[in-house]
Amino acid sequence: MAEEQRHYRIGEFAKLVGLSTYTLRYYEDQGLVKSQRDENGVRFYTDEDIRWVGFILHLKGTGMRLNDLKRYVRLRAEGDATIPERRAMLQKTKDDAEADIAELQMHLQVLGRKIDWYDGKVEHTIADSESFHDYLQRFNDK
Amino acid sequence: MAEEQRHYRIGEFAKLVGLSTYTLRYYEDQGLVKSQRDENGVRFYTDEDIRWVGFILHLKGTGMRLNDLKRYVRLRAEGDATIPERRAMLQKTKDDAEADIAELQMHLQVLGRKIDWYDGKVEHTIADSESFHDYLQRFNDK
DNA sequence: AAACACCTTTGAGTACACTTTAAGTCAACC
DNA sequence: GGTTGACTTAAAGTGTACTCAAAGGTGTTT
Repeated sequence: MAEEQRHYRIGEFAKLVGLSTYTLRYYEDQGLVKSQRDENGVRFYTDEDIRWVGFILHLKGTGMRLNDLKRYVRLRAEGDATIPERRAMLQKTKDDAEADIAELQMHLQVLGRKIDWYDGKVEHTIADSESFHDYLQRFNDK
Repeated sequence: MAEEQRHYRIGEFAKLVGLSTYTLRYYEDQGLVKSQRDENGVRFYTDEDIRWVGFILHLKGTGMRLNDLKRYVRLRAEGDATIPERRAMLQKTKDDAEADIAELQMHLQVLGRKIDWYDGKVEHTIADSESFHDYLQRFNDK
């Protein structure tokens, strides 16, 4: 039986989740995060909130926009009937992120070759006269 | 002997490189791209410009900011003496991008597990009562 | 009692990278 | 010879996601 009645005020909570107090209030305005209030109207958060913020940060980290995050939260509030829709959102986010990675790696390949080309120039293993464009062509030969 | 005297006006050039004419003029203001002018003062570009824009789009694609891109261009104009500095910029950009990919993949892993968890819920292979947090814990056991 | 952390609302400021508008010129097509 | 479309410039506007400031208040700690 986990007691789990630990309460965190916004300052402490902000440090725990790695966001600023500004951002936490902003997220609350936007409906992404909720908080409870003590008898003085001061916000407090629980361990469950830590996990929730952690999770939305994972979603954000994969490129999901705040607007989509809001939609996700709204769907979640509607219950299990929206699971297929939420699953689809996550799948799309995942697919998009994987496409981004693939593209990024293409760009990185060129960048890596440019670095190699610089090294070749400095070490004089690449003719001074050979342009990077010509150099790149070498890799395009079947 | 490549003649390579093909000239492109901004509209055509924009389509070739995949940028808007707005963006091309903006990049020119920012000193990232140059253009020549015909007798009427109308911009034109060459095949070399296509390659140059292609290259800066690779750099942008790896997350390099316009400000760094500007610095890179300035260094390039200073000649071969700045090659080590340019190489270092590219290396840092590459390292940063690779770190971003690694982080992204961490986030994606959680996202993938959430998708699996949804599937388990729908197929009733995961107890209705098991929270995603508890489910995630399974993967943290050595 | 001062310092501190929190509260409220509203609105402005920041950074980045475009994107569009406004007002006008110029050349080609029908 | 008029309309269309591409071009010019400088400047203002857009979207995203915060980030901070102002102004005034409450409660807890030193």
